[in-house]
Amino acid sequence: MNILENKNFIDQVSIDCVIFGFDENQLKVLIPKINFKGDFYALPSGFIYQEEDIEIAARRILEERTGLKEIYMEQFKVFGKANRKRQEFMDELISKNYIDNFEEVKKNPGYAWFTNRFISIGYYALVNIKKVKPRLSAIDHSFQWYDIRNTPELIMDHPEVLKEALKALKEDIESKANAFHLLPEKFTMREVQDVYETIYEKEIVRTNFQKKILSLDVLERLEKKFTGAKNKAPYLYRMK
Amino acid sequence: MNILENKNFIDQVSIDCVIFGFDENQLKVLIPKINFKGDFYALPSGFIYQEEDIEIAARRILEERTGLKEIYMEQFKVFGKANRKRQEFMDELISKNYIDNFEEVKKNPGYAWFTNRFISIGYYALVNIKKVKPRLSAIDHSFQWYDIRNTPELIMDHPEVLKEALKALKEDIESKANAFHLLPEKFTMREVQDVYETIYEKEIVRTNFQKKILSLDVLERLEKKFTGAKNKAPYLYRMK
DNA sequence: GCAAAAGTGTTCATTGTACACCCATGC
DNA sequence: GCATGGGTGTACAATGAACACTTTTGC
Repeated sequence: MNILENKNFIDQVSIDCVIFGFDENQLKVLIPKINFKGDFYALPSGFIYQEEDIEIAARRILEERTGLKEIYMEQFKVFGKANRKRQEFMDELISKNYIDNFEEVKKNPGYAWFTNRFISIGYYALVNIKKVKPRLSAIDHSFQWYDIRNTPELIMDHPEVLKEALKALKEDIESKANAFHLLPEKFTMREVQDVYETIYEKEIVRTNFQKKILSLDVLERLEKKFTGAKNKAPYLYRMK
Repeated sequence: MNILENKNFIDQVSIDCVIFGFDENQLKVLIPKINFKGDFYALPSGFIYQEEDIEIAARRILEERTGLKEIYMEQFKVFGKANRKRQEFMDELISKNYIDNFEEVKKNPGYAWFTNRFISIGYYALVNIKKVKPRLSAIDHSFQWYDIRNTPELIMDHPEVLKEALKALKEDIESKANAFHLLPEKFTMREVQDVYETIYEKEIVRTNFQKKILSLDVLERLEKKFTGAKNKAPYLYRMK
């Protein structure tokens, strides 16, 4: 049972990642389904090696799932309730997957390690959804991009983690001007506006938005993008 | 050697606190000097009991030093470099305090526990400096409020922790409107302005400041405050 | 030409900044 | 009265919001 293998990790500390992407005019989040019977959905998580910076650990976990080495991420909150344990979740998982040797599995030293109280450091990442080369980690069965408002039921406190990540993203998008990381390298102003409108959940006046974004002075205007549509070709932009 | 006593704490995780106060028109930070030879100054820190929420742990640590039960605090950052260890600091401390039995002390199991790599969760607190009833924790020799720009040399990465706390405070003061926690329950507008001017490190036009703060709609105006000064008595305010 | 969407400019409202002015207080 | 600092109002500037207008593109 690989999931219980404790390598040279720090005990009782984990990293939970919320990976945001943007597609079909919607903010999406990447949610793996883990490779056990019972429809368990969990945010991408992992542990920290003894000799590893937590930031490096987060990048490692993110690369494992997305294949992306360069990834924009922000540490947003630590979750540290005393009752934050995998106990219930694991017992349900084991009962559905190891019917014959339920008690055996629980004697595995990894079980105690894994079901202990854990403090989790939350990171959110913003990725260009087209660049993600989905890779299944050892415990994943599959994964999928879900509309932010329509995710499957997540295990443990992961719904709260997701909620807090979204809250942090909303707060950061102005001050850190980081929404561009959700887009391809080159993008149109319309695409930027779609991202903002989705995150803010409201419509923005196009012409004012363009002026506001350009006044941030973080984009450079490139060639025009001829789409074949019967309208004026928009400019492409790139982050400076 | 109490400092090495490992009770029922979570391993490799600590909490570091930056306690801000305001006095003499200056932003101050409370820094204990620890009770060993060698002038070691360390931010108030502590560990998390197995059955304790991290937020409760932070409050406990803050109460230990300040005597305050109700305290405003914000989790601001996690410090998690792989080389984040007390090794060097402890070796220096031991060499200055246990000259005769240096090697003995190092064999204490607590030594290994304490000098291991630690991940630290940073909290900053805002307190009414007059209300703080200084209490020395087990390892403190004394402590003092220092001007934010004129602290003694701190151990380990505590200078960075302090710097990041200050950065977080600057970012939060607008959005969270939390500067009032640095003042007594009742305060004048002038005092609020002093806080802002100190944190922003620049002067603000008095009359505009007053209007801006009142427009936040978080204060209620109380009676006038007769100071004995030969000028108009200012109003007192209180947080709603 | 026409529809569609991009880009620019103009107007008006809101907010922010600078400062004048008046007010209460103690000597 | 007078100096001192508090409180309010006013004028101008900067920013933001709403919208008209022009431009480009494919049919």
